[in-house]
Amino acid sequence: MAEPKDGKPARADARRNLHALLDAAMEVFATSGVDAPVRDIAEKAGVGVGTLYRHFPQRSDLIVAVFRKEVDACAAAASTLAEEYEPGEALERWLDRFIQFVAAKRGLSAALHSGDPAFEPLPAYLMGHLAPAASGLLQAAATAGIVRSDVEAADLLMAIAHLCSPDGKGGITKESRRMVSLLIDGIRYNARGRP
Amino acid sequence: MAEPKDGKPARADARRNLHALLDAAMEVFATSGVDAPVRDIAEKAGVGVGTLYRHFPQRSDLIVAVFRKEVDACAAAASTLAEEYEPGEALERWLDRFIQFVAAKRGLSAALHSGDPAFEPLPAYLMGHLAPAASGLLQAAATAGIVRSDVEAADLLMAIAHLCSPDGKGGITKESRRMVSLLIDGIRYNARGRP
DNA sequence: TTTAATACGGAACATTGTTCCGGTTAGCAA
DNA sequence: TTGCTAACCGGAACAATGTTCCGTATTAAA
Repeated sequence: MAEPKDGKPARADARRNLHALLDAAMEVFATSGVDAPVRDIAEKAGVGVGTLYRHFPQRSDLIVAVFRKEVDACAAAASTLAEEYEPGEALERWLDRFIQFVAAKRGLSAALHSGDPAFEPLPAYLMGHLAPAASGLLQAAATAGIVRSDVEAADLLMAIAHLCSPDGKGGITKESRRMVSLLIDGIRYNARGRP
Repeated sequence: MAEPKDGKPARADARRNLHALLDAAMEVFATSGVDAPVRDIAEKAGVGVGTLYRHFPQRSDLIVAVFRKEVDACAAAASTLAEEYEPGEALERWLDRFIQFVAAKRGLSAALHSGDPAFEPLPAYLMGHLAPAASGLLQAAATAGIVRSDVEAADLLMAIAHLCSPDGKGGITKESRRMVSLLIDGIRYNARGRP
């Protein structure tokens, strides 16, 4: 994306503005939801709307780019946490990270159900990138005898997403937290197999 | 709604336009989804946008009114069908009616998840009116020994709604139809209790 | 430094929700 | 029937927002 179709690298200002736009969009979406006006994003990035539209021909392209970037960051956090903490702690912290990610998507769930084909591949992208990350953490924790070994990463993520997203507004509700806690306790149950 | 706050009935033209607007909105929403421009609806009703906005101060008010009217019509169909057909046939036909209703709500599911407080009471309205209707048909069919008697109307409706709505576009998919068929076969299973 | 290619910015356009107001009409009374 | 008034109607005008366009500025290579 930082390079045009031919091998030539993009111009320095183009790269700089692309980054600024992504950062600004991430912040604005988190603050005002994905329905925020494009002008707000361009302004926060210190850039004209023309520039924004050259990098992201449609508003939805920007949303998709931010979504993917955040998914990637969440996936990357799995490796980091796995190195820094022991299996149980790493899994717990990463699930918390994932919950924050899902809960912060104000307005995105509506966009996903809007029928706009631009958003159609997003759920698959999320699963494709986060399920392996979660799977690694789950297996490590299972090997350490902290959680059961028969939990599918995709099922766990899907369940958490469903429990957290109905929230509607920005933050996560206490109710969602309780339900997710139950779920996580569930994967700890009988971790070492029945005697 | 056809009468102002005081007892006086609304003027004839006001009543006429209200009806025309509701009919036009129903048709346009079915054709172009709930995101259709207000102007289209006003034009199809043969009315100016000013008139539309006097009757429905916000676009969402019109959506809500149409939704409620359709729910009411669907609920009323239950009585009609119960009189015209024997229990099994009546239930089957009504469920088909309900499926059409759910599947035709193009874009409405997105609106429901949009966080707009105007749409918040709609799911409860739907359940409040359709669950009793479905319950009556179910009980009659159960008494006739055609379906099981341990099926909750609300569960059945919710399940059908979930199976049909993910569709996205206007019509209902073959996949949804198959899943719903399975579900309906499920309520027929072991209808007369186990021997 | 010069130059060509590329990117930039923001004014202008298109679409759509919403408001406003001068003209029209329904319903009532004489 | 005629006249009157409150209520209603239509659509122009306003505001917000996605998108396009093009003259100007910047980059990077010669």
